[in-house]
Amino acid sequence: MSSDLPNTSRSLPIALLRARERVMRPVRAILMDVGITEQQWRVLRVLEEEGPQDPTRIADGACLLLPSLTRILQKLEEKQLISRQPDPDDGRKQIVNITANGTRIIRDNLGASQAVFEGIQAKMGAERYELLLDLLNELYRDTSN
Amino acid sequence: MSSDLPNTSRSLPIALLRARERVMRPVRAILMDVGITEQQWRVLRVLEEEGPQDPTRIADGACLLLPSLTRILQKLEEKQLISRQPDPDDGRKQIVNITANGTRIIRDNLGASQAVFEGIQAKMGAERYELLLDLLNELYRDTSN
DNA sequence: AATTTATTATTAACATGTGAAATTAATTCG
DNA sequence: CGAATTAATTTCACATGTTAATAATAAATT
Repeated sequence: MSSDLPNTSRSLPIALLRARERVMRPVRAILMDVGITEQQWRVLRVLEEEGPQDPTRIADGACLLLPSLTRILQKLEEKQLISRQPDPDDGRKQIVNITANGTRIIRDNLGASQAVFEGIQAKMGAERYELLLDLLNELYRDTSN
Repeated sequence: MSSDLPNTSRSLPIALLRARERVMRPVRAILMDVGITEQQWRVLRVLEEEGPQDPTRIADGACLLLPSLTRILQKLEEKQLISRQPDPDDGRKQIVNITANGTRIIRDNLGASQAVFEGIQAKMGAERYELLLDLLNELYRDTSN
C-alpha cells in the first residue's frame, strides 16, 4: 500500500530533511509576514518561555551555533525585539532580554503556527504524531555526541 | 520513565532539527576529510545512483533548491567531480554527469557513512528505526505542499 | 506567425550554517 | 603578583538556504 516515494526515502538524513521542510514551509510563510526569520523566531520563543539568559543557553535552547546566534542577536537588537545587559557576576557573559515588542510579536502569532502543527497532527493521527516525537527524541537522547 | 529532555522536545520542528543534527554531525566529519560538503555529497550520490540527469531532477533527489544547486554544480565542476552537456532535445536543459573521480570519492566513503547509520539503527533497534523512517515518509507524503 | 504563457537555469541580495581562529575576561598556577 | 590556562563570545571565511528577479527556450494560444 506504499505510495511512490523517491528511492532515497530510506535514507535517514534525507527523510529528516524532507519532513522538516514540510513542517517549516508554512510556518516560515507566517513569520515572513511579521518580518522575522525562523531562527529569529526560535530565539524569541526561548526568551519568552524561559526568561532572560546568556547566549550560550539560548544557543542550546534554540538549536543554533554561537556564531549564528551572535548575528541573530545583532539583528534582533536592531529591531528592538531584544535588549542586552552585561552580567554583573561574570564579565565575560551577558544577559539577553526580550522586549515588550518582542513578546507581542510572539504572542500575536503563536496561534497561527500552532495551527500548522495541529493540522499535521490531524492528518497523521494524534497517536502516530506523538510516536514520531518519541522516536525523534529517542534518537536525540541515545546517540552519542 | 522519561529522561530529562529540553521542554521544547514536543516541538516537532525542533525535534526534527535536533535529530538531524545528531545524524549528520559525524557524517559531515567524514566528508570534510574528503574535502566535500554534505550537499555536494548528496548531489554526487544521486548522480551515482540514478545516472546522468538534469538539475531540476537532481534538486528534487538531493532535496536542494535550484539556486543552491547552481552554485554546488559550479563547485563540483571546478573540482572535476561532475561534467555537463547541453540537452540536445531542449535548449533550456543540460545533462549532468558524475566523473570517474566523483564516482571514486563516493564509493571510497560509502562504507564509513553507512556505518554511522547502522550505529544509530543498532542503538534504536532495527524495528523502531524503520518505524521512524515510515513516520517521516508519511509526514512527507501526506502533507500538502 | 506573433503573442502570450510556462519552464529551466541562473543571478542577486540577504540571512544562516559551519568550523577555525581571534578576542576578551576569569581562573589557576607558579 | 604575573604568566599560563580556561571559558565565553565574537569575528572570519566559506558554503548553503531562501525569495525575487532575470534570461533563454519551449509550449500554448490566438
